[in-house]
Amino acid sequence: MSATIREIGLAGSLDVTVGQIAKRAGMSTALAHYYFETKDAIFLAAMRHILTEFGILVRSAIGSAPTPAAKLNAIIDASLSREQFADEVVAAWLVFYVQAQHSTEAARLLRVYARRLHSNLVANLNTLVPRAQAVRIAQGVGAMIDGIYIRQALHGGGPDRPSARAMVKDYLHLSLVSDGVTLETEH
Amino acid sequence: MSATIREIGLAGSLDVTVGQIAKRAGMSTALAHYYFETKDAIFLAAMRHILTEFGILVRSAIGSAPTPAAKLNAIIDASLSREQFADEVVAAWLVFYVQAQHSTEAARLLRVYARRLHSNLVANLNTLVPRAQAVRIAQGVGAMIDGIYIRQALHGGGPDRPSARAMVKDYLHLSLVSDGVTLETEH
Amino acid sequence: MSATIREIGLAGSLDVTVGQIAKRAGMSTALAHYYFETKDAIFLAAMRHILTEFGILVRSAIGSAPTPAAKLNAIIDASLSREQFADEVVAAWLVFYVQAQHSTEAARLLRVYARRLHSNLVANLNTLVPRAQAVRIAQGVGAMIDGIYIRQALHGGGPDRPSARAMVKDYLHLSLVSDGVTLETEH
Amino acid sequence: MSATIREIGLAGSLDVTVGQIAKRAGMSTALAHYYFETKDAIFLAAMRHILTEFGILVRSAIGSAPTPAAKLNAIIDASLSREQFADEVVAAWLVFYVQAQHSTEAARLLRVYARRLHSNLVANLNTLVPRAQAVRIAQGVGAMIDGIYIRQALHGGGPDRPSARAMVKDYLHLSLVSDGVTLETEH
DNA sequence: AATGAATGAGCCTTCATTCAT
DNA sequence: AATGAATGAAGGCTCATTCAT
Repeated sequence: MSATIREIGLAGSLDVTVGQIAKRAGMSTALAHYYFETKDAIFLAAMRHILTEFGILVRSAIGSAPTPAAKLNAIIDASLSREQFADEVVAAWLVFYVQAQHSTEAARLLRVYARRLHSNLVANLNTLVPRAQAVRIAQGVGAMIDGIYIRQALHGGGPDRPSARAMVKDYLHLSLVSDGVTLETEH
Repeated sequence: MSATIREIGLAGSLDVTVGQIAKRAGMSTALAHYYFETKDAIFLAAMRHILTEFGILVRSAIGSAPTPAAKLNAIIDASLSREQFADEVVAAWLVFYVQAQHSTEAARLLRVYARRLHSNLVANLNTLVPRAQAVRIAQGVGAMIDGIYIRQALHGGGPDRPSARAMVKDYLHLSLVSDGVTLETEH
Repeated sequence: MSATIREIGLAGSLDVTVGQIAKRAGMSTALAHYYFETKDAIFLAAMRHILTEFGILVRSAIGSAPTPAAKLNAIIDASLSREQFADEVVAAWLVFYVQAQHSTEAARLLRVYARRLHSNLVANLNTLVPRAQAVRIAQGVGAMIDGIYIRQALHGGGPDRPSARAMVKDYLHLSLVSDGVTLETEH
Repeated sequence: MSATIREIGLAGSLDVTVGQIAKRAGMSTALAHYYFETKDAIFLAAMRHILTEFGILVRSAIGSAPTPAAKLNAIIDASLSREQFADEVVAAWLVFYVQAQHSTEAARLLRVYARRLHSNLVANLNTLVPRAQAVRIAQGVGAMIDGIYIRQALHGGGPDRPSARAMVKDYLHLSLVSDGVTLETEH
């Protein structure tokens, strides 16, 4: 049920009708309302779905990486994974950002995501550099990832996925090195 | 006339009614259509307005900076200027990104903006490092700026404006230094 | 549902609002669109309804008439029956003619009606006179019927129904007689 | 000024905008209103224009015909003249009939036309047959003319102009002959 | 005489939402 | 659980009409 919701992104806009969503999910409009009560709820469910999937991805990526440095790379890779780069997902994110302008719940969800990414980065960075630096670097990395992401929505502006990953990692490593960390580069 | 268009951003969503816009501009709905023909045209006019203003800002910033390094800093400062950081402007950008998912003209405008920022960066970077590096760094800087920008839409996620500027400049300088450029740091 | 559509004619103009139609049919505007998709479709449905009813009327009239001469009279009677002479129906026809100026589908429907009337007349006339004459007479009779019909829209210009019927039949018989056919007059 | 008004018929519907009419007449909407006060007035002016032209045509046709029989033929010819058969004129008539459903003035104008045609026919017929017959025949001829006319609006249903004229004249002569009049046939 | 600018009113259409089944 | 039918509320857009110039 929730899987089909992701299709919202396909329309890439808030104009998506409950009817369209329902049809794509193979159910009637009435049933969609029976499940979700309200249109905003459908959007929020879709957000939660994408966020949850992303959370799982990141967690498993972190889990299977041995060292903090590897974990950092894993986080970046997960953030710029093929699934997250899919057109519909990017479009959906965009919509969520707009939605967050109105809906406090949407804003909360988006902040939860941002905070989680941030604290994941900080936690691992903090094993290599002091907390203040860790925070700063984490902010930079996070911003860059989001920037790459939003540029993806333009279909032609941003770098391809491998370059994007390399770019963020370069930045990360550069920052670490400038803070005195020596680490074996591995993309 | 065009000044009032910016007010679109205040609503921060595609849900903005032509009626709302018209009222805020102190005119009737009919008159708004008399001038702009269609709602999409109103949005595009607003985009052009913001883009134009931003273009002027950047151009003048570049013009009054003496060295390439200073020009680069100026571009960053302009991109993260108070005007561009205003809530309504950020919200409007967001809306434009969504709009670009449908409207080819909106997408075109957005790409024009991105390309302009990119070539401004590259042109100045290329005086310091080889073109390939210049392009790479420009992409990184551009992505970071956009990322900071979009995070601003969350009202609380991103860094404040001074930190943001510093962050991007740090990244820029780091990149240049790592490519062998020596330059007097000046934020 | 389709019965209520005829009410369009009551307004007697293209100015009829979907809202008016819907209200007269005892439903909401939205429901009217739910069924007919578009306003033009409502008009076309009304046309089809009237045309179908008329078709049934003519067919049954022809069926229950024994001889070709009787069938011809039956066609005339049916074309000028009370139902077809009702103010709203006449008004609706008028509207359809106007509509046909734009809508190819409306024009098509109207031509189908004209062709059917024509071929019904020709088929029966051809049993009495050669085809060339049959065609000519059919055209004359058809034109006269339509003329009587349109004059009815003026509320006071044309003849009353019985006179109208007599007039067309007179013309028919006159034409036949002049072509050498002898037939027992029966109105 | 009034000549350009005829262009209304080009649109062939009541949907014609005052703006369209004005533009076609080479003036601004505001000026059109300055002249005609209201949209209905524009339509009425157009009706009067067409009716007047037609009146002149008929009057001169009657005037230059020597005998009553010739005058009758002349009336028919005038009624089915090339000018009256022009697409825009036919379309305009149609619109007027619809308009007459609402506007009493439009209805009045249309009835004036009908009455004038009728009395012209009757006057001349009455020189050949008793008044009762004259009235009857006049009604038939009038109806047939209007019928041919309206069929013209379908672009493809009705007979061409020469056949149409012949058809009405045939009917006229047939009627006269059957009432005992002997006359030299001349189309 | 002529027009650009301005508007109130209204119409078609869409849509989220509900309800009876 | 599921849906067709139904609706109130809006929204974009058009248009006849007016007004200031």
